[in-house]
Amino acid sequence: MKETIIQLLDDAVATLKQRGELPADANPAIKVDPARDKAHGDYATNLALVLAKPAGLKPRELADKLVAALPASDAVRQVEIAGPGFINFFAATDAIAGVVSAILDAGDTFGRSLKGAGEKVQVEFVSANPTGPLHVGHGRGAAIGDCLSRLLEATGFDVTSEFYYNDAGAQIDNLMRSVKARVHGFTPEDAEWPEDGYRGDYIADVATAYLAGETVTADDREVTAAADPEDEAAIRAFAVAYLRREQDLDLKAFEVEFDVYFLESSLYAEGRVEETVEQLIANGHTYEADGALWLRTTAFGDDKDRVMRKSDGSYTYFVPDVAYHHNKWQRGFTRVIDEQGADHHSTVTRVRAGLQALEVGIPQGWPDYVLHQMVLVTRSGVEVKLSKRAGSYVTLRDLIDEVGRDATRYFLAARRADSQLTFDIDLARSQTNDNPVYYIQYAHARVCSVVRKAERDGQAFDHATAMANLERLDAEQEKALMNRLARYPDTVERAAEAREPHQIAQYLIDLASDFHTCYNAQKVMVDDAGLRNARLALGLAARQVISNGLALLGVSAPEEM
RNA sequence: GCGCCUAUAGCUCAACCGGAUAGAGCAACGGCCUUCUAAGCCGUAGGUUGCAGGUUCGAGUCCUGCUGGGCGCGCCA
Repeated sequence: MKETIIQLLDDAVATLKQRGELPADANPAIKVDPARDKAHGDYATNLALVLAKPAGLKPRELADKLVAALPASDAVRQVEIAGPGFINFFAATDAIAGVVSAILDAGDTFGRSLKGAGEKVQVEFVSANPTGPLHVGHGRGAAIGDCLSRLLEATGFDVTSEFYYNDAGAQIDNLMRSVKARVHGFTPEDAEWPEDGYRGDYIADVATAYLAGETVTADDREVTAAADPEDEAAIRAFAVAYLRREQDLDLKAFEVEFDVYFLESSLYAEGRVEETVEQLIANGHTYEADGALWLRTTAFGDDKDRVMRKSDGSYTYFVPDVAYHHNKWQRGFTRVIDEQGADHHSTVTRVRAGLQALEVGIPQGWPDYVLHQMVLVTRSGVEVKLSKRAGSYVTLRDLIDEVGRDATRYFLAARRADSQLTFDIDLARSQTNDNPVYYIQYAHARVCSVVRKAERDGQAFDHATAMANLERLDAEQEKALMNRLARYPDTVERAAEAREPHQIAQYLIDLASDFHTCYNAQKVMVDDAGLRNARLALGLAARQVISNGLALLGVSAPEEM
């Protein structure tokens, strides 16, 4: 319908150009938006406002000319000029209802597009180091990153999801010392406990498993504990594998899967870190000072230069970061989105600067970043800070166990990444209309229930009858619902383009609301078979779109509640 | 001090790359189940979009300054 109106306007503009009433070089991107207010019809355009200046006319005068030049169309019932010069379109009912058959034909492909044209995109997210269970912040990253992956996949990109982790640095050394202390029977209260050691109970679990000689599998590697209390390399390898497996279980409980797990150590093993350093030196962007090797990142927009090689000879994390991103580029990812906590935002300029300094043709501003703000968890209005196992933070698993996967995913993805998020455990747990997850799922279950009743009553949905009666869906509530359904493909595209999963969550609330309104206003199971089937078709279309949208969020669509 | 993010109804949040009278949900108040799931619907009330300027036909949205909040400012990651 929207495309039809754009076409009509396009013709009208061409006509006015021929007549010389519009300058020939006026080529506006014609924007047609769904009307906000139903008094404004179904769709509206600001075209006359945009073109008024180049045309040298008052907006309303130009709107008059545009409307007069519109080709006739069965799809449009009425056209009005309103306000400062908006052109409002009232669509014919059957033109609006066309979306219902389109949805039923497309099924779970409705809303998908080929816009990405198979371009390779990588989404990197979570990327937690294997030093403990995932926390709520990782959960937010997982919800956003996973939904982004699904959105990009749905819009025709070739998506790779990737999890990067540091398996060898100073933090891992700390992990090893912590586990070793536990292996020797020390607790965080003892004087022997390592400084800044990881104090959570899970460290004791790792130590126990290590001493028991357990075997763990993670990232396609198998590690068997040596059980030797003094073998630091063995403790390190086992602890990393153990905690990676723990995180995999967290992710599995959250239904998030990654295509690739990328180890920082592989960058060293394959010589990529050395290569990167040599390249940067060769390009003349480095200098020695205070016994360290520096990169002149200020030449690429950073506010200060950065150390690459410390005076002790080891590299800062920044160097493998650059090497890693160079590797992404070499793998053919013309688009990369890094989803991270905003507490890491200082790496953005730094990594981009390092990549520019490599001078290998990577565009400025590559890669993209989606940074999410902090998550605050509350229960009974009070901040929750600790978990039993992790000690110092709320784990993702705690949340999933307590409020369920669907609600956790929804709440963590439903808000703009930019906004600080308060995760209200009481609200997420509530099985009432306070809870948007249930509100949306309930709409889906309600349609299923009606369909079941239709079948029970021997009045199962008849597609042909429904299609022949779609124009009878002319109640205000039905038209509002159909217009909402028609917006779904645009919503998916916009959400993907803006990298904003929360738009899907928001859309689904609006859709569910329109559906519930309709459901209460118009009884589906009426005697009139034509009307009944048309309404069933509308319900099925709504169910389909709810299901498609929830799938993008990774939230289930139950048939009964 | 500098950088990034942010400020919208009592609360939690939207507002479609600048559009018409800023919208939902919760909380408050009043209605709706002998009819398909009341986990629902309808209605009432609730706002100087932090403050002050600017840009323009038009600003919650863009620009500048100020104020409050969050995060960051390591030869940590």
